[in-house]
Amino acid sequence: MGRARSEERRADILRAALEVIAERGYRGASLGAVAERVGLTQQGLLHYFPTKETLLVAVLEERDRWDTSGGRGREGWRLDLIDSLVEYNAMRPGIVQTFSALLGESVTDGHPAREFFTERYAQVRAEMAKVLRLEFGERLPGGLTPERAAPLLTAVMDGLQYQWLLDPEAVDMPAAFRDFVALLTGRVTAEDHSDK
Amino acid sequence: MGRARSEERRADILRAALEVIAERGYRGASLGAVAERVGLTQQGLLHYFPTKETLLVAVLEERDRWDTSGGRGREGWRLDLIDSLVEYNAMRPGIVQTFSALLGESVTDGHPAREFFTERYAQVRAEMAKVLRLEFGERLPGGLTPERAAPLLTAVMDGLQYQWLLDPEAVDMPAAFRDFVALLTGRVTAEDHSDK
DNA sequence: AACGTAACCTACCGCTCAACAGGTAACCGG
DNA sequence: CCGGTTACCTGTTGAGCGGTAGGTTACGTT
Repeated sequence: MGRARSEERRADILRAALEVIAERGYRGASLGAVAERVGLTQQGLLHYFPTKETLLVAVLEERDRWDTSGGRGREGWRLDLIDSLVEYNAMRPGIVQTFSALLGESVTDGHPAREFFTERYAQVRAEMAKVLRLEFGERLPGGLTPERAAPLLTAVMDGLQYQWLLDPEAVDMPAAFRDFVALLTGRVTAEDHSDK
Repeated sequence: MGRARSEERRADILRAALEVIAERGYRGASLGAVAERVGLTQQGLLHYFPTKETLLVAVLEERDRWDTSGGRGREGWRLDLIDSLVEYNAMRPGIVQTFSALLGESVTDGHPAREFFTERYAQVRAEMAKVLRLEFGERLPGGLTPERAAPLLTAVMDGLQYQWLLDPEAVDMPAAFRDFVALLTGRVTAEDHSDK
């Protein structure tokens, strides 16, 4: 079962890399720090991932696998699932931090995650538009077309994450996101959360 | 007028630092690269800013000065000015890129810009809420209170910037932002941009 | 004209980092 | 039981980094 042990190690490394990237970003993360966290030397780590970039790519791919399997069936996401995704994220600050840090870095020149995020956004926007169209048709109650609403939905998710990461007390991320969805879908928000 | 020449140099350095940070992020930016861009050695640069961090702080402070003077009078922003700010940003990809990269990095542990962004967001949210209250009172047409709308407004701005930086063709940032404002303020959006 | 200070420079240091080279020990299939 | 592959290790290298030390030049002031 050397095979199994190897796969396990790889998974451990990816988990450690996720942590270190959350703490220091990709550029700030050192292979040594990741290796140490799984009880390897830096060179031992390079046995599994021959370069730093391949390690990053593997982290990205794992995330991709994760959230293309987690919440959609073959009919894609449902709107309430998007909602609960935000709640899920609110309980996983580590993961959110990793990908927020990577997203920020990725806009710099020649960053290895740039293509990943670019394609990912295109995908996510398309997926969101599909969900919205399925649920509301060509016009959402708020008046927008699915294609116009999709980038906003995405933007709100990301933007809220940054505010929340910087100051979790200051922003109730899931509640704020629900506010936005209510706005989009025309549900009048009469409910009163304690407006801090 | 050695004084003036010195201030000019400082300004040049800050401009160069802004560029380099946009291209490589703060962690990826080297003092040498900044220095080279203004025709100095790295040590010559250190004469003006004794550490890398003081340089970053100076960049941040300049930005702060810039946008606390640019668009507000003593009564603060107006909603339409926020709108035109987005349009202004759309013409300044360099600056947007710098601050998007920094924002992303700032969520990592012990980043020197973290406090800056945390405070800045608190400020911006408060300012936004104030503007909204001034214009709409306790309830926006969309149904939200100013305090609930403010984080969303901020989130949309930031989130759209990332999508736009990664793929300017894919997102019409000012138009998308106007869509959102329309949603917030209950103006029905009948206008049809070409929904590519 | 003398002096002090601002504006640089050269030289250097210690550190960290990703990656390469080459070895060794355990394990696994035949 | 043997031969190769897998899973690591030690050793090293070369580049780049931020920062220090200390010098030199030029200019502004008195």
